[in-house]
Amino acid sequence: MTKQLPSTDRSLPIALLRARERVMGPIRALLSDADLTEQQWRVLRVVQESGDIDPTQISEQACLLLPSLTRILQKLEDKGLIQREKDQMDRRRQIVRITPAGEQIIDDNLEASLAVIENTRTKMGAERYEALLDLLNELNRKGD
Amino acid sequence: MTKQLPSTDRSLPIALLRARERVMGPIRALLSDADLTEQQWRVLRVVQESGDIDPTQISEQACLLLPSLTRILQKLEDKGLIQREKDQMDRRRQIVRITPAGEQIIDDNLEASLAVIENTRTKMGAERYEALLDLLNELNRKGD
DNA sequence: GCACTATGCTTAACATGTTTACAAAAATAA
DNA sequence: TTATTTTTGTAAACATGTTAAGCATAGTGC
Repeated sequence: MTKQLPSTDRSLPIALLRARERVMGPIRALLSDADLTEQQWRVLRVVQESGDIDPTQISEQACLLLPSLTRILQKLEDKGLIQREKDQMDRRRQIVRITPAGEQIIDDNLEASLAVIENTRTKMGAERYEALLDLLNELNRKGD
Repeated sequence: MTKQLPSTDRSLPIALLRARERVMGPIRALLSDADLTEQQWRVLRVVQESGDIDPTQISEQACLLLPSLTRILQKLEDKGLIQREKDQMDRRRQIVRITPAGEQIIDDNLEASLAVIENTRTKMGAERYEALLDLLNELNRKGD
């Protein structure tokens, strides 16, 4: 061998990118049958789990910036998967709700989606998987 | 408290997204002074470290799909930070090289960029940081 | 009430992510 | 050699990421 590879395997940014692709790739494949993107799916799940919720809270839980979320909510509304209405108390705010069609999409895809994650967990081993989650959460808490 | 939050802190996809933002946010801030995006910086560093290299290899090391890389290379070339030439042996391939101006950008920003990572490492503790990298690399190796 | 600031969300502009299609060159099979 | 397949990179189309600006409503101090 004539040349040493750059140590991309010790780069945290690169490792995070690869991990994201490894985890989400199979889920993206599943969702493409339902004509949903990974982000649309994330938003739909947050709305389903949280019931009535406003965009600011969705953006925090789904880890999306508001400009992205604005577009995604418009598309989900166009598809009839969510509803939006103005908050009568504070007319700047919106209240987002899932529709029956949205619930149906969740029903149709949740199990397979969870299976993908569970598969990852099994392959890594539950203990290592939990340790990874703990370390990531620790990193994410630093310097609140 | 009236309602239980969805357990986004036990979601691996969300944890990976938050970690990426936590790690790259400060680096993005640094690079904006140099009018470089985080991806352009990643590509520039790979080219600098690997010397003559072709786009396919860059895409693997920088964790970018080729269509994204095509646009990034065009912009870096427009900025005069890299050069490209056709490979005479295999005329499908290109050879990418960093320019003196590109080297200068690296010189001007590498130290601060490494300091950001080192800061993260220190805050987490070296052992936990290495453990995190190991677990991510293990995840990324599963099912080659 | 009025000016000022803060909040919630949208729009715009540009860069990247992702998929599909495509073009050119190279490798392979026949 | 010719036809077929594979490899390398680009183009196009649509979705999201990111930053900055804008707009309407709320809150605050006076």
